[in-house]
Amino acid sequence: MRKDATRTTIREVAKRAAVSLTTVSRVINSAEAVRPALRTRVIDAMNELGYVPDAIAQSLRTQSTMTVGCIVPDISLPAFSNTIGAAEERLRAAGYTMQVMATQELPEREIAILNLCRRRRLSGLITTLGRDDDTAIQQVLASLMVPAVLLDRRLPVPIDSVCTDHFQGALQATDYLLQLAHQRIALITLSEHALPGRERRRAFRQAHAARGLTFNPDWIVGPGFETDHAYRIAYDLLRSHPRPTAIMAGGFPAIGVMRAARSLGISIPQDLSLISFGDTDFADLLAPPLTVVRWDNRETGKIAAEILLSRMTGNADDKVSQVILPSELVVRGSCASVYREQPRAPR
Amino acid sequence: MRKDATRTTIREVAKRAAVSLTTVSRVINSAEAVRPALRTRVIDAMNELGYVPDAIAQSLRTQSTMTVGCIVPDISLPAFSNTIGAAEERLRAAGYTMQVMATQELPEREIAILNLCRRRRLSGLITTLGRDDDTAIQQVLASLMVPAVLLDRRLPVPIDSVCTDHFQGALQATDYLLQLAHQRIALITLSEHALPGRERRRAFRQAHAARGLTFNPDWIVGPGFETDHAYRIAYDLLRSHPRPTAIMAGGFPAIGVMRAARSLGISIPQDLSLISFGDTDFADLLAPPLTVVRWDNRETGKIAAEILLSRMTGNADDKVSQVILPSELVVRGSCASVYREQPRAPR
DNA sequence: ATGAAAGCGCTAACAG
DNA sequence: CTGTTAGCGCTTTCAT
Repeated sequence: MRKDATRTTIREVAKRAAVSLTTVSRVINSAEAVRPALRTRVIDAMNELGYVPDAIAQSLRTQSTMTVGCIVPDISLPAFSNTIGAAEERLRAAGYTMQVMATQELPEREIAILNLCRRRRLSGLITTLGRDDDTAIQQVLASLMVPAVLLDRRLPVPIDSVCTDHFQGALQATDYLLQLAHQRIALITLSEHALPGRERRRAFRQAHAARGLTFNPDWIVGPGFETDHAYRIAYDLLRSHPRPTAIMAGGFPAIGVMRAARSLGISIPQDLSLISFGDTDFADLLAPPLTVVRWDNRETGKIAAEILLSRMTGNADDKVSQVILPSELVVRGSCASVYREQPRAPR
Repeated sequence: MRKDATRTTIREVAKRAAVSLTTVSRVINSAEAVRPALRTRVIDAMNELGYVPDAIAQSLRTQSTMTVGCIVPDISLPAFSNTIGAAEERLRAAGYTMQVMATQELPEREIAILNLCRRRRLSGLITTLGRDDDTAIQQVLASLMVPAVLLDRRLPVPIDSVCTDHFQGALQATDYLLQLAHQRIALITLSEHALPGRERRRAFRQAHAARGLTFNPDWIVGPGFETDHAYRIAYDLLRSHPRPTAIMAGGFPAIGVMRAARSLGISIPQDLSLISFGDTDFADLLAPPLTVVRWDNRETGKIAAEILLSRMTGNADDKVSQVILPSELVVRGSCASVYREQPRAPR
């Protein structure tokens, strides 16, 4: 289990099978023709010696690592781990290996990681950057000379991407709340430096505008992936006066909002309606069952892998793919009409 | 963004800086002394040419890939994604890159993946096998000649591992239920081919034995990571007669149990007590708040990385590390004393 | 159908 | 302190 005691090389196999290196190489790559007798002799030799081809040497020679990098803000977050899991499955089936690296949304780490990918000669990249309006990173990405597909980000350079239609989902959600007569809605989402944050804001504005309603711009807040951060934001929001009657927030943040409401004695949905961006396995078992905007992260990962695969295997130079996956409102029990609030004393 | 147009090599840098390859190599690895004048000349040349060292070539030469593989049943599961995330963070800080691969608990895939790791000359491995009593896999693992640390598995061969003390947690949980006077407890957990499943069973038996109580062996069921599978198991269990008054189940499975109970009109905790193995961010917001056995997956990942790191950097050949992390019962609201059930009509 | 030879890009003795 | 030389393990023309 310890140090590498020099492994068997193709050379020893060749010697043992009494053939040339070339022949051994041929049976490894089983493409070109080798006389059956020789082939079995070589295979036997490989087995007897426990030979395993050295992928590093192969990569150096062929200039192909068969490895793709997956760069995300945080591997642990369900949204990303689902995407990664699905992508890995698809890529593995095609013979690729996946490397993962977390950026924590830090631009300097993103650049460092992108450069590392370059050094390692990865065959392709699947990546969710922290923001899509950072030109420094765009340049590094472009200089990579390797196919890449972006997740939920849109860059001004021609690059494949697969995004969720966060606009649609947020629009449905806002409309739904507006239909329930909410007039004071808060939106907690990602920063506007990234597509989802921008799209949700846009939907939020548009839904209000379509009804000639206004909203408090201070109630659009971001960024935040984290439960705790959202807790504080929601806590403050809910103590303002007048306070929001409805909040829309990202998946984990929504948990934070629930907690904030609970600790302030504000009950959902009676006193506060809540919609989460992002569904989970247990959302229907929460108290109350959470109304959410749902989309499919695994599908995202699978399609991203698919696109990357076709680029890497040369079907490239087709035009840029910009896949957009749907999202939809799933009504459960965390929203109520604001009229139910009337009988209560204000404040 | 397209095909690799031959990259700048150390040779061109050397030419441009009018020094030898060796000198360039020296400044890259900045270890040995190079006259400052030369060094800056080389660095300038590298910048002008946009030179990036080729990690593949370096690896071939140095026999070190600075890459560790992480093998788990399913990347998407929170338990694993948290472990992976924490390990990646620690490894990255030390200059290593992480590759991930999912086995789906299929032995043949595990072997295939292990062999792939060998081909790729990974520097180290962090792995959760499907079972720890499969000799074929043990052999492959041993023949890897690379440091490895096992997660929640114990093999008869001397190999580092970091495990959670599932025995302790399950013991506390069972005791707690027994104190609440439950006499018909079901246990849904991993198969006994893996340490956690074995430990929980052992704790279950011991807790009963300590009180001179017996249990229905048919009510110890496994395996199952999945919500849906657990749903069916729980559904059947809850329709048996007499049915269990309490169930202990893995994290996702517990969700399945809740759903099964709900669809049968059995309310928790009044009619059924439930304990989940594994805590989550939202467990306190469920209806009812879930009583769980808690442990820290991120800590597991971090420590595994730490151990691996010390092995890889040669502080090896110390004796085998077998870290055991604690787990504990966190009482919330999903369990009740069985006496509360008395007034109800049987069946 | 098979083999000999020339590297892929880099590092590490070994001289100077 | 710097350069020359010999490979790491494999694939790939180019002959035979």
